[in-house]
Amino acid sequence: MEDQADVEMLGRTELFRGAPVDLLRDIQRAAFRKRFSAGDTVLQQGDAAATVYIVVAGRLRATQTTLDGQQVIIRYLGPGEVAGYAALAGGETFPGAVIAVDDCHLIGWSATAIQELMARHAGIAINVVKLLGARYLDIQVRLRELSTEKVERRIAHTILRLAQQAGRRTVRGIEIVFPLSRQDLAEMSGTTLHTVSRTLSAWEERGIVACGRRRVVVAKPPLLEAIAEEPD
Amino acid sequence: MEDQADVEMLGRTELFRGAPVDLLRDIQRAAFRKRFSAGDTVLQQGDAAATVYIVVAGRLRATQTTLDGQQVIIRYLGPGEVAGYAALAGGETFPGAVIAVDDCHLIGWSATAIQELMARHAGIAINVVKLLGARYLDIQVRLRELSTEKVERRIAHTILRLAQQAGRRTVRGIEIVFPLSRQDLAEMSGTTLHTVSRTLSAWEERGIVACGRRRVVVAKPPLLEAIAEEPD
DNA sequence: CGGACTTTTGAAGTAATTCAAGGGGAGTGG
DNA sequence: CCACTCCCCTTGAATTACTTCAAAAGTCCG
Repeated sequence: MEDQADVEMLGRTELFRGAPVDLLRDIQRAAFRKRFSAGDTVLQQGDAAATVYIVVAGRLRATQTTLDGQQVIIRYLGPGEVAGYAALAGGETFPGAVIAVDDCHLIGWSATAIQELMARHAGIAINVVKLLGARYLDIQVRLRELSTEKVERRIAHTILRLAQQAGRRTVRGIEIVFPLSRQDLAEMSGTTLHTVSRTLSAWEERGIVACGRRRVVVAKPPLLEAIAEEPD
Repeated sequence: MEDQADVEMLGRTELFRGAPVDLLRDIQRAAFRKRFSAGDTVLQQGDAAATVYIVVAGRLRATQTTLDGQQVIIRYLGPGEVAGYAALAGGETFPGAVIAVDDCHLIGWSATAIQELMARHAGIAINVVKLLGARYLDIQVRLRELSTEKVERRIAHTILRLAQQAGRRTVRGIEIVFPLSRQDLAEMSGTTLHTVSRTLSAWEERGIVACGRRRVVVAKPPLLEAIAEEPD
């Protein structure tokens, strides 16, 4: 019966949405479960792209690191989302790493299993197309922001995006549900932790956000949106 | 017989690679041809995502423009490449514009026709997955460069990438085959035309590149690569 | 040959990084 | 339970890479 719950969960993911139940059962049987603790590496940059995961619970961070150790956060992944696109798209190796931010529970498949699945069921391949299309859209927007906006606006956009995809309504405002350091925000916004810290302090003074150690709460979303949209 | 040539051409594109000949013929029959002159808008940002094109000849530029008129160049598209991903991925509207840089010859399909094709032939859907995966990889790398590198390196990377995908070997070096202004390079590198101009002038002095009005030739690729890789 | 566009170059200004130092919380181990 | 240590965060001051402002010189095209 836990399997039954799994099947239902799979049917709601972006990857397997719309698949008939008996197919979902086959998919579920071909999968393996895996748990990771906060800080563990789920996929290593440069490793052979041999596995695809779906997040069941917890939060992952997809990063890319340069030769000289500088890191960029590509995105955070929450429940229902897919880690390891390279394995879907037939890439040789993973272009970035995926790290567990929380304790995580994942379900995984081999790249070959998923690719066979796509070849046999166009519907699943189309789900992958949609999912990649959505990611591409996202990242295109971030590229534009990074190119054209000043730091404060970029940080505002970054936080608003995170609040959107991983925000919980509380009495104090919208809280981002996973631990998020100034350094993390810097690596998403293309700046330094110092600038993020200064910016958040200024916002805190204006009551727009409330922050703690690796915690961010957006107290006044409209004001933050205003900052995100105001011209440079 | 022109149709026959078309069918062969289609079989070599990233979108229809591997499709059987009779399917290619059907695809070809469902297509329409269209020509654009340099400067024409092929797809308008915000319009309904109702068309997909393949470039037969010429060069396109995919851009994204902000409310306040600032523009970013997402990528250039050459023969065999696909314009209008949004229509493939089931997006509502085009997130950016596509402009003809040259005089262009395109082949197009309606979004519904292509989506039906993907649903009926998993192989084509998988081609789309690969193509989007490759784009995603590309843009991820650019995001990282934009976040972590200084302007000179970014410009170097931009030019090297263009030389790679649209370079022609000549006695003077690798020439980028389409007209490319300082402004264009700025919009790809996340800087201003002034900085690009200064940087190219400096490189020209060292014999690394040779430039003209909307022309760029990489005279010494190894030196440019060295600049692209040197730490900040 | 006029006019529009592209490019160059200098000078001034500034946003953000880098450098530097210290403070504070959370967890660990005695 | 307290002290110790490791992170994480903050804040000032100095520096700089890049933009912005401004003006002029080329270059192409009709």
